[in-house]
Amino acid sequence: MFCYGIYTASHVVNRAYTPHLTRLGLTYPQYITLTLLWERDAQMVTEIAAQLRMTTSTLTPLLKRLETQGLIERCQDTRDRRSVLIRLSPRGRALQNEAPDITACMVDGTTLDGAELHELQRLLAKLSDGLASS
Amino acid sequence: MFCYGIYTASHVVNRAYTPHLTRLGLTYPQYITLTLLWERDAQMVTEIAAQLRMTTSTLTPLLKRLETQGLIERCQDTRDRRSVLIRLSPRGRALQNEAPDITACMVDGTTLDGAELHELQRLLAKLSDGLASS
DNA sequence: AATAATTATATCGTGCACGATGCAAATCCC
DNA sequence: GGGATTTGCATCGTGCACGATATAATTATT
Repeated sequence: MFCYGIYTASHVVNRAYTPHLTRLGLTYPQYITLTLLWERDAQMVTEIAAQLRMTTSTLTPLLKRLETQGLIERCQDTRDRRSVLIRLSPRGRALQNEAPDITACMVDGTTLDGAELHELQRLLAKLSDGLASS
Repeated sequence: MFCYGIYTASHVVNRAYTPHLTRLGLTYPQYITLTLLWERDAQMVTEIAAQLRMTTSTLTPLLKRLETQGLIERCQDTRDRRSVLIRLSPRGRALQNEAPDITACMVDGTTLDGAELHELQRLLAKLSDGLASS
């Protein structure tokens, strides 16, 4: 029953983040999306979706809500008018300052040490790659 | 960014199970719920929710759909008339025969060996317990 | 150049997941 | 025994996640 652990852990993580994020007016998936833009700004919807292993039909309304909050902007790509480039607004970028505290708080809550966290990441990545390609 | 791995792995697992489950007319959360009843029949809604770390507001409509499919039955507990006991129907119990094949297929797809799977389970359980109590 | 196939994104319908709220039954406390 | 509190479950509104479908722009083919 390996599915059970991931299923419940995912919900527990979501619920642990939520109180910190609601202070910022964010949901957990919205926060994860912003972290990708903090890493690299001005991405296509498809690029973001691929990193999250999600479909654009999930991402489009989520991005619309981030845009309504004034955290991102949607610009047409002049080279390919089909594409929509997602860019951080100044407010969206400023929110990055809050991230380290939240991450530290979460890592602390896991009660896992550095080696365990690293091993967990490795196992999850291997599992995801394996299942996604099978 | 430990949150990212769990977030995406959870979706990958869900998506890997889905084609096997749609053949049975089930969704992934419905399947997980049934596995708990295969382990132990006649459970309260709250008991099931606690094992899944979910709220009853999520479980109630899910159970209603399982009932509509004729896989479970809802009986009043004579001792405590607030409680609703969830019981497997014959059809719901018969579905258990399909489970081993699906599990084997999934475990195979992860490309993790027995020791890695066991370690993953341990780490996820420790993380869940830590975060849930912090 | 005209048509066909592909790609990027959006829209719609279903189902999960949560918090807030409501209600009835049980329990507590006096 | 009787009122306050707790417990078990349901309902409602919001947001995520998916597949199916639609539309427009690009690219490939003839």
